[in-house]
Amino acid sequence: MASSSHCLSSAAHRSIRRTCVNCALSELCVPVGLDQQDMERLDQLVDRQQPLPANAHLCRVGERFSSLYAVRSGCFKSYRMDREGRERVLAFHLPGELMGLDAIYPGVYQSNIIALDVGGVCALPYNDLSHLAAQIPRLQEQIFRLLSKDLSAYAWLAGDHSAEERVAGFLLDLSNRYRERGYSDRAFNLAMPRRDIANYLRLATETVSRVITRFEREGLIRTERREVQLLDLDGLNQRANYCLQVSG
Amino acid sequence: MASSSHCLSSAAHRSIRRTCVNCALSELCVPVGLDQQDMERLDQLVDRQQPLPANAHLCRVGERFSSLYAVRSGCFKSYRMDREGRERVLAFHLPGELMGLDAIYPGVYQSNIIALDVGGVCALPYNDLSHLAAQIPRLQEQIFRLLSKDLSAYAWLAGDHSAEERVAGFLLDLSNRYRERGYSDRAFNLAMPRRDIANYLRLATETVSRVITRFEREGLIRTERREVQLLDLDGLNQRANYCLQVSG
DNA sequence: CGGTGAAATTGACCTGGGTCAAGGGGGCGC
DNA sequence: GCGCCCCCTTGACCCAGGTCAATTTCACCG
Repeated sequence: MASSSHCLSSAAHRSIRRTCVNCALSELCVPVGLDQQDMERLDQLVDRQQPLPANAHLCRVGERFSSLYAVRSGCFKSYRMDREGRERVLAFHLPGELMGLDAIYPGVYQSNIIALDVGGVCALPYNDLSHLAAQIPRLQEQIFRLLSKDLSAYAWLAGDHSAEERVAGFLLDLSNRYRERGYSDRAFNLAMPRRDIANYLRLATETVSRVITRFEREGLIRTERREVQLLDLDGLNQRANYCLQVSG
Repeated sequence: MASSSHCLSSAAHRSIRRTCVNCALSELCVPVGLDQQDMERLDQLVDRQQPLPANAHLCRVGERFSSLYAVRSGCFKSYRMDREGRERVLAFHLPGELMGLDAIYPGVYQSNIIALDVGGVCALPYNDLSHLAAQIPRLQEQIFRLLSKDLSAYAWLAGDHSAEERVAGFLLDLSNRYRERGYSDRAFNLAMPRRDIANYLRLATETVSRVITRFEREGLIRTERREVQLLDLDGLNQRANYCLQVSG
């Protein structure tokens, strides 16, 4: 560990301070729709943490809940262990997304959250945040909306979809989320190994691999290890069999 | 349909007005922990609706979101249809629970909600509620917590559990929720047919029936049509294989 | 009190996807 | 550059749970 005073002083010397105001993700993250003045109030409570190396844990099940975390860069995975010690992936988190929302109710983290590659987060101390939310209606509203959005995501995951529907739905979900972030929705690379995708979709790794191969043979997608191209979005949508698309 | 003016006048003649203050469910519902003064402010925005007959819809997918609904009596079911027109049950709602939370994000109801038997609800106009929440920190906090709690419920449903784990988990979940409401956690009756239970658990009706029969043979439970007795809670917990119990 | 229809159970059989096992690569440290 | 290890893919087989069909039970109703 480097001495903290050294870290602090080097951070202080940077000419451009990282703030919500100049953060490219502010339109996705908590401060959506806030004016500059409110953003500055939010800024003051945000704790911009040191980048985490790949496979480092941000928090673990059972730890006292203190902060929500916003992804600044990289990709994170939240998961639990079942009684037999098997991992259960609950979600992947892209930049601009808020993690730890399920810990609010019990006051204790309900998931382990781990960085899939090197990644940065902003910690939002929950007490301060909810206090501020009471003063800034748009902030309160945004937190309600983010919680509600997660409900819909879980509702999809909880549906009884076939393996094809799951894999197609997963790819389309990522595609949508990358588009929202200004990246290509047709070509992106998967931050996570097949094993994690399979676990998240409640399938075996082999099944995911087989479905991907099938989609490739049928010209729906093209893959090269973690690189994915979606060649036929309509075709994938057919396979995903969504019953309801949530409008932006 | 009876004329509404007649209904209104008969309601007005009641000597004891229904309010949150005298509602037995106030410790479960939104006003948990509010003082009398705040409860009265909440009272003013609550719209206590006429009881719904069995199988009547409270709201439907795609309708503009305006209110959250709190269950006052009876049992409700929320569900969607998939593209092939098959029903997908998402949740059952007992008295004191809040429905419609997943509609906040998109501003449009995401589920159909139907009364399983005759049931009453309070409508909470969302705009008024969130406005009030900004003024009453404990109310805001409670809404955050209720949303967060639903996340955990969906996370369980989304796990890949065996049929036995699902049925055991379902019975224990109901048991806990009945206990919280002051009813017996050992003997209760199911408001919903097996078909709905099976659909909710993403199983076939026949599978639910078989698992229930097995649990009965093994002395874990006793059933008589919709009546259920849980004879061995520990045994059921074994079968449910929870990885994490959410504390109160 | 018998008739009717939905709900529940039970049995026989089938299949989607899990499990087990055996290769291929590709990245990375030495 | 070489070897090691992990990731991914593919094939063969199996089983939990779905599907189909028959039967029983009960609530309701004339």
